[in-house]
Amino acid sequence: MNAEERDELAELLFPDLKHDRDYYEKMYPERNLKDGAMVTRYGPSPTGSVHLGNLFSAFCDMVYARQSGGKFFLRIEDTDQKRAIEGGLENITSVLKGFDILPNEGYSYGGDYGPYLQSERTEIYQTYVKDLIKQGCAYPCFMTEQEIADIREEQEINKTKIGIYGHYAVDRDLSLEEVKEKLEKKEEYVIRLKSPGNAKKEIEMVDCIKGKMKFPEHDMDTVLLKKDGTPTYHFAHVIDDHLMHTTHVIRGDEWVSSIPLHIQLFEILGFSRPEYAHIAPITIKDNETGAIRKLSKRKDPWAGAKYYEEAGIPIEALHLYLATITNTNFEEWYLNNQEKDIRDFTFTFEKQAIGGTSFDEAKLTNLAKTYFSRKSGKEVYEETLKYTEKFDLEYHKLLLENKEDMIQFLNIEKGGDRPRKDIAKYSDVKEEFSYAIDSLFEKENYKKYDGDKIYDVDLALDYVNHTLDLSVENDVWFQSIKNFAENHGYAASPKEYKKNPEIYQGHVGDICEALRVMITGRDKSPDLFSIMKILGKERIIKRIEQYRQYQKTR
RNA sequence: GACCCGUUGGUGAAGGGGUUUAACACGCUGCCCUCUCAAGGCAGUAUUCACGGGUUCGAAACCCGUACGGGUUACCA
Repeated sequence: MNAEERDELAELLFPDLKHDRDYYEKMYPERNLKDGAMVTRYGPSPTGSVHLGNLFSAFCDMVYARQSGGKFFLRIEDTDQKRAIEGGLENITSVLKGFDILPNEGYSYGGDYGPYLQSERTEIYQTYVKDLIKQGCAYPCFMTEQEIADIREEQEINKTKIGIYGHYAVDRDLSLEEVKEKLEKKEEYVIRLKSPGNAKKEIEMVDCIKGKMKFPEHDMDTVLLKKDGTPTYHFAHVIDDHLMHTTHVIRGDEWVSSIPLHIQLFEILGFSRPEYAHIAPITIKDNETGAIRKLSKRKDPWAGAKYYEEAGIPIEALHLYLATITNTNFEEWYLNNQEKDIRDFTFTFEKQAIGGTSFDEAKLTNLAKTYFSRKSGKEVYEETLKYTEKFDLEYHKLLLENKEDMIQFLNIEKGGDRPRKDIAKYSDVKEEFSYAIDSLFEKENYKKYDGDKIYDVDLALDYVNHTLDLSVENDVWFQSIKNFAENHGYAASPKEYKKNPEIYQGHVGDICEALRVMITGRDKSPDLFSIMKILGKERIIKRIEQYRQYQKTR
């Protein structure tokens, strides 16, 4: 086909396009940002629920744009309507909001480079394809699925590269007449790239994370426009990231093998190309098989974004975890700069892992515990309140009714250099502080205590009624309970008891244990005296009496 | 099959020719502190960096093979 014929073909295929390339080039001018500002984008497709990997990728986008004074936008890649799921779109935006990963532009955020829904940009893609046809860089291909499958089979048998290229691209050099004929017969077609590449030649590119990579040149006639006129990911990526002036394409490394195609498309279209940063997937070592695999929503509860919300893992803890897997030196920095914020850290691609990152649940848990340990009782109370409002209304009500007590309980052993680390998620509060709310304690009372010891109720009552003074400091209290122990045939310390176990009935620890079980229904708890102080004598005695009843039932 | 990428303890990893008897963190184990738990303190947890060969006075680091793992090879993204 000569130039005239190609023009005719282009008009024949796309008669109704209102604008030309120049129109769009002018419509989306260069961004006015300072030097070094990065423009990143998160491009999810609304085909399922959001998982950790998506969050990770969006987190990277956000962090790099933010620290460089650039822009991070959200573009919905919904070019495959077949795979779209109900509510997928709303889910993406609400999850991003919920996890505090906030784009400053894009779908549902507005901006000058929209529409940010690829399904609304069809005309734009077609305009560029039309131009490509005029230039002889793309052509309509009428091959049927069956024909393509046959070629594939042949290629498999011959052990040659699979795909439509070279002499397999039979429609590449169709004459205008032949195309017209097929169009008349209403044969369906796609638009393919007429790849100018030669697979014997090598191209080299530098990925921001993976470094230098070499590939054979792309020589496949890849589909640009599907038969329904919508673009494939590849084409949409190149057009959109050019028009939206993305500077850094941060995406999962399942895309690295498409790099030669994408580079070729940028060249053919005459666009300067963005930098690429391919991030490693989050993997996990399978407990059963020991094999390394991608996170699976079915097997790994942490894989789905919903889990964090439902279990009540603080967003900040998740951000810290994402930061530690984003940059390998973040963790150490944070350890030495505990008072600082993630925003104070400068992320670099050089410090990003090249291979897969294995999900480390224990580390996340530790991060979350540390998070809670630094919060005051009041803060924990308020955040837990928010969580329960959504996920445990019954407990939420109880929290509201017992506000003052709860804040005090949550504040035990807080504020010092060595704060407690016993809560990892909001849903732990109910269980960890089961003794804090009277009505809950009465209902649950000693169900959680699984020891078989029988404690001396009268001794406990004697202690509470005649010795216990709740107005003193902790060390004074402890001295007094030691005295009480000695007066009743118990050793004042476990050490002494161990020296001569035969002359004692037990030691202070045993008395404390008895009180602890009667008062809290468990044999482990935060500082006993602090708990008793908050409860007050009356409630303590009530619980001891309750224990007496419980004991009779055993 | 082809093409890419990767492989350092239980985990995340540092380190890119001699300063490494392999940092740091999490986990685990033991001891200490101690009324229990948590926290904290101390110690232990890879004599060796997938394997084989090469380069070198010297290799976890550089080169070549092999194995294993991952990704791609769609009119899915």
